[in-house]
Amino acid sequence: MTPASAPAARTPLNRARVVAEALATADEAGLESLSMRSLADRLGVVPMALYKHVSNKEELLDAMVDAVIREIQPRDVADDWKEAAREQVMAARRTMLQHPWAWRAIETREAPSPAALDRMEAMIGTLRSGGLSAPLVHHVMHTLGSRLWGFSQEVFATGPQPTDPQAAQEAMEMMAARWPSVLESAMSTLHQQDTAVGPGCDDETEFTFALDLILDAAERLHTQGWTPGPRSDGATRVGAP
Amino acid sequence: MTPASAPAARTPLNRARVVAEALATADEAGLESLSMRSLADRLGVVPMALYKHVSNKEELLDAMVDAVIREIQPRDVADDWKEAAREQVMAARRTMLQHPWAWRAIETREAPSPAALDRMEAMIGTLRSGGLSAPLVHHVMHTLGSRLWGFSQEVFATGPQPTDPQAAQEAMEMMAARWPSVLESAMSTLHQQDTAVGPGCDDETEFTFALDLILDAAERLHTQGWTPGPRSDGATRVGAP
DNA sequence: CGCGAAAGGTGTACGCCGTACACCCATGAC
DNA sequence: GTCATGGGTGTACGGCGTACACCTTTCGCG
Repeated sequence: MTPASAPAARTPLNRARVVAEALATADEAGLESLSMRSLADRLGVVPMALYKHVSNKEELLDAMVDAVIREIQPRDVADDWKEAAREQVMAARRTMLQHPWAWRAIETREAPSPAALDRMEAMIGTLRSGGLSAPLVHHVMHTLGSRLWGFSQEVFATGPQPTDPQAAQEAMEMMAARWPSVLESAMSTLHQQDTAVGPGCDDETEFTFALDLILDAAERLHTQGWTPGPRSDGATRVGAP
Repeated sequence: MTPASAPAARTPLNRARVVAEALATADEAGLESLSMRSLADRLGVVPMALYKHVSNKEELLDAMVDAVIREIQPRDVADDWKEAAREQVMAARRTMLQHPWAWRAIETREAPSPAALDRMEAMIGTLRSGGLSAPLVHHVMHTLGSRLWGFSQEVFATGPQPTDPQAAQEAMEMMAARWPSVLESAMSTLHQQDTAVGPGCDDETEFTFALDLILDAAERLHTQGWTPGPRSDGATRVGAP
């Protein structure tokens, strides 16, 4: 059989195609439905073929995370360091919103990939060029934590509310009886008239609130000439306002 | 054979023992080595026996998380709301340090358990009784995020350094070449003389820095009479200092 | 006292998963 | 023309969670 008559002489696999298809699978069906077997199926190939291009699933996840982090593209903004830092984090958030599975994958990586280090280099550079001292920058990076990567790590996402209105009513009454403050707090942002669409609080608002709070605090410490205190007192307290 | 001569008439399984042994396994060997089969082995029982006490592994994890959260026992402290809130978070941190696997389990829960709601109720109550408005408290809780539960969610933990001094030297030089600011930032806290034991930065210091920064910022916003802004401007900016 | 139901432990089996290992085939260098 | 090498294949193993049918022990109740 000549190659021409062969069934559409398929383009050979390569690492880039494997990673790209893995990304597409995760985007479409979630990370939990990405298995070496399903990915091989999708590529029209036998599972073991993948191992000629990635050494194991962990390495595939490394590559996926690397690719996602590389997608983060901050816009050029004013030379104000705080605005620049904010934009970098918001750019990360834009990317993460497009890959809802990404934060789970990122969290399980053991070491930062080169792309991650590039991102950190840019962020740290921005803060340093704003005049913040190296130790302060170090602390601020830790304080940002996962927010640096655009996800706020809400520990208990408020799951889907019961659709049955009566069940919802009963759940509400139970909350009111046992956890009144939690309920009040949850409702407090719902009562604003110009709220975001849908129930629950506005993720965007919460994210930017926290981000701005941290950046503003950093700026304040910087202008006040903060220096790291000795550790013998047990903690480096920020100090009363 | 009479029961007395039977091989040590074993105490029957119950849910509490299953959960307790699961906790012990995770504490000793890590969460990844907790399987229904290994847990059954440890209890001297066949795997399916566990399913008479927990309906599946997810529910077992729910119970484990619930138990850990119940261990959080804040000390009584001064009536200053900030100090009280700080102690609650530090108590959570104390507990989490004793169960290094717990944060991974907590993160994968879908809804807050009753114990978690109790914890949140206490924290929110503390903040509210300090006079903070309900919307401010809501935002502060989101800003705390996973820190409320005592873990700071460092995304890329700096893995173990190479033990070979020459390899370490080379890694250092590579960092210096490609990621000088990252390196400088990492080193900035190492150079303090009275540093914590071991290499890397002091987790405790970073944690308390971030916590105090957030609580101080909350206090400042409160005393300044912060109120939620309209959302039409895209974000509820905290406002310049 | 006897019996029947329930509670709790067992054995087998299924369908997933990641991946080790041996194999084979096409390509291209010499 | 030979032969190494890169890349796809087939089979198989050991692990996982858990469905389902089964058996035993216990205990309430007539």
